[in-house]
This record gives sequence, C-alpha cells and structure tokens, in this order.
Amino acid sequence: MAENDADRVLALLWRHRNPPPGARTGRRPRLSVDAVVAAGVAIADAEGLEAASMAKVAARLGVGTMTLYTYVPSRTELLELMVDHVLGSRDLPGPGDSPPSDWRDRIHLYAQRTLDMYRAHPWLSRISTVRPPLGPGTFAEREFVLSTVAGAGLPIGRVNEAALAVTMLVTSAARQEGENVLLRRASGQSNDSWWAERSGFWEDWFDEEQHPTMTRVWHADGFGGGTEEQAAAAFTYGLRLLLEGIAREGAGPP
Amino acid sequence: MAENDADRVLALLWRHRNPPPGARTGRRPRLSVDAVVAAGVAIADAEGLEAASMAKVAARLGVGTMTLYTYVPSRTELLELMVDHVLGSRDLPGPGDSPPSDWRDRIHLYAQRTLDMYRAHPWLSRISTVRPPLGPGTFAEREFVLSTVAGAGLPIGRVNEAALAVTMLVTSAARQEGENVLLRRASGQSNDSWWAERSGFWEDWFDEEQHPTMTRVWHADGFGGGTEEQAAAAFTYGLRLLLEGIAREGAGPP
DNA sequence: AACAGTTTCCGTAGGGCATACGAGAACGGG
DNA sequence: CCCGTTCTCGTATGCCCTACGGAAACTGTT
Repeated sequence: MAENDADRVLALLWRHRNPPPGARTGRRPRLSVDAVVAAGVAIADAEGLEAASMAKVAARLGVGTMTLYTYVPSRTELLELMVDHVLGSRDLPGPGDSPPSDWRDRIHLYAQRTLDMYRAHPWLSRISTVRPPLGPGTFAEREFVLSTVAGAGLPIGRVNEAALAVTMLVTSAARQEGENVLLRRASGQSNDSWWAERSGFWEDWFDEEQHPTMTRVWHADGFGGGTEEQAAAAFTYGLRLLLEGIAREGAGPP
Repeated sequence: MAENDADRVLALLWRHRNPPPGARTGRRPRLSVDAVVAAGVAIADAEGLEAASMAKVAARLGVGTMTLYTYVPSRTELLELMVDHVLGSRDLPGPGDSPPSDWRDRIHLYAQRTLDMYRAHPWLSRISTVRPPLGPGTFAEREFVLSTVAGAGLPIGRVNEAALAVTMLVTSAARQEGENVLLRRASGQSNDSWWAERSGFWEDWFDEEQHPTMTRVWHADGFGGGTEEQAAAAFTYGLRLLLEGIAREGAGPP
C-alpha cells in the first residue's frame, strides 16, 4: 500500500474509514491531516485559492512551512483533499437515509446544496473536476444523483448519461455562482455596477444592425434583471426541461 | 474617450471596426495589437496559459518585456483580447448569411464550433466567462444563439432564458473537453491511463454497500466507454432534451 | 542512564512572475 | 538643428513551491 503517489492520495482521502495504525515510536505529531485541510479551506474561503499557499497555511497553524510536507505530499494533493472534503460537506442523504422521496425534489436538493457549496467555497470554481479526487465526497455525490435518476424509472443502462447531464447543468450554474462571488470580492464591485461602468458601450460601440435579435429582445424587455438573475432563470428553465424529458422517458419506454 | 480602464479596453476590443487615427508624429511602432494578441494565443495554445507571460510573449516578438505595455494596458487586458479574438474565430454566420436554416442544425453548428474551439485553445477553460470581454466575438455568439432560439417559435420575452440554458450546457461540455486536453498535456497521460493507474481503488477502497446504485449500474455495464465518451453521451442526451423541450414550447404556447 | 531507531520539525536556497519608474532612442515638422 | 511626441526597455521588489539535510523529540532496550 502507498506504493506510488496515486495510492498515497487514496489512503489520505479515505483516512477516516480506514486509518493507518498510529505510529508507536518517534516524535509526536503536532498536527493532523484534518487540521491541515481545515486550515487550507479556511484560508481559501477567506482570501482565495492563491492565498492558500503552503507558507500561509503553515503560518495559520503556527508551524514552519516545510512541516506541512509530513502530512501531505505536496500542494496539489492538499487541494485534492480540500475539494473532496468540501464536496462531502453537502451531506447528501446516503443509501440508509433517503428523504425526500420524490425524485424531482431530490434533484432540487442536490442542486440547492451544490449552489450553496459553491457560494460558500467559491475557489472550487477555479479547480477542474475532470479527474476528480476519488474520495468519499465525490462518490457520495455520484451515488446520490445516480440513485435519484434511477428512481425516475429509466432503464438501468441509461441512468448514467441522464445523471451526468443533470450534473453538467448543475455544476455549470454553481460554478458561475462561485465565479460571481470571486469577482465581487476581487474587484470590490457588484456585477451590476460592473455593467453600469460599461453602460457607455451600448452607445459607443454596439451595432444594432449586426445584432438585430439582441436589439429586438432588448426592446421587448427580454433581458430581465441583472446577469445573475438571468443565469438563475436560465438554470431553472434548463433543469425543468431536463427533468421533464427524463420523466417522459422514464414513464413510457420509447 | 479612453478615459477610464473600461473604455480603453473597449476601444481595443473593437479596434477593427473603428480604428483610432494613426499617430502623425513620434517613433514608428514595431508591433501592433493584433501581433501581440496573436503571439499570446500562439504561446497559450502551445504551452498553456501560464506560459503566456509578458516576458515570453515579448521574447517571441523579439522585443523587451516592457514594450508590450505600450500596446496593452496589462496582462489582464491582453487575456481579454485573446479570449474575444478566439471566440470570434468560430466564425458563426451573422445576420446577413445565415445557413443552416433549420434552427436545430444551427444549434448543433454552434455546439460543434465551440467544442472545436475549446479543443484548439484549451486554455479558455481556465478563464472565467462571467463578466466577459464586451467585444465582437462575444456578441457574435450571443446574436447567433439568440436569433437561432428565436427561430424555434418561442415568444420573444422568453428567448433569452432558453438561449442561456443552451449556452450553459454547451460551454460546460466544451470546457470539460478543454480541461481534458490540458490534463492530457500536463500529465502526459491519457484519461484512460489515469483511471488505469487507479484501478486498485475499486478493490482497496470502494464500498459497495455505500454505493448500491453505482454497483448496480456497473454490473449492468451502464458506464459505457471512458469518462470522455460518457461525458460526450451525456452532453448529446442533455442537448436533445433541451431542444425537444424548446421545440415543444415553441410549437404550442402552454 | 545511555543508546538506537523512528518520526516530526524546519531553514536555506533557487528560479519565475507582473509591473512602477524613468531614461534613452527614433521620428515628423518647423 | 531642435522640439514635442511616441515607442523601447533595464532595473528592482516581493511572493510562489519544494529538494535537501540536519536537528529535535519520543519509545523501548540494554
């Protein structure tokens, strides 16, 4: 075990379910992996992902920078641990406890918790989720979404593609939310005031002839609210269409 | 004009449609904004976004680092120019020339070009698109998608939310593609071999009791292909559902 | 009490980054 | 030949990750 890097990270990710035997000799550790991960998350939440440098995480824990390397192999792996920890913090119901019973409500629960998670930990938006950390948080999500979509009545062989389609839309909306939070903080400026600062654009540069449909939508007041409200409406709309489609395919096989 | 930063970037973004009068006096410029943007894109394509540093872009053009700052205000703005340039390079048909005529085919054209764009310029995946550059590339896309969705028969006031829903799903899939390319390069490892390296996970750590639906899907061979094929299938599926829903709402008002 | 074996702790050193500042070079027109 | 204008770019600052290797703390055995 823990032969190559991949195995070492897996052991760290699943450290709670299967802790390695405590060392019987040698100097006592001042910290724990959990403490390091928690410190990393706290700093990233407060000051952004860049600020969660090894030096700053160590400083917050009151130890030297290099001390962290006894707990995690490198910063890359620390980020993986942070991501999986936060993914798991959504606390989606597992196989034992599974309210709500209506599958549509379960999807909305998943969506809501995911949006909240990205709002609370916006730095997630800056980390890729292809090749995700293979830890409890990641798998709790997959199990929840798969089991929910399976409850819609789809044949088992087509559950995965439907579940992934839902996940794609949900994470897309959630990551946009996260980016909004990030930009609001970094620029000290709300999304609306950003647009206000560029209000001259429409007179100085926008060409109505090149953009007839935009112009028509504009005159029909079709761009309701700010961009965040529009994105939220688009997400709600898209999710409704996806769920209706899945329900239709689940009810009667084509 | 060009009073604050925002105005300066707008002038640069739309430099082709409305070029500022050429200076009559002073030393002749060795470069042009276009050349700087092209060099930035070329480096980012070949070596990644980080590699497109001011120093490397300048080196490729054979000038000193600080010379670039006469052409673009800072690296941030250079990236905005690069993004809008690449967005425009999809060459989506404008209001004059608008094949294909079937709106569904037009959406597929948009999706295909966007996927290809992210594959060719994967660094786009690492740049946020909320608060996008307000340049010709961005607006050509919006106009194309909005006009296409309007062609489905939706009432004008609801076109935007449907168009944004489509964009959300398409960019989500495209950005995933981009990340795949990026990771393949950075790790020198295909997605499949990444999973292969972690094949021990299923025996060592995966808990079937905690993940009954995943297990069922697995035994039914429901995870077809690698993760990229799965993502592609999920995208196709999700897009079909969205378009069917939009078609239904366009055909008969609820 | 001394020592061995083991584990944790951490200072140093190196290479890369964006950009403020200001001096110097090239150019057109008088 | 000189002046206003524009372009060119060297220097200097502060922060990042982590390989390396030695010092410190702790347990168990002689």
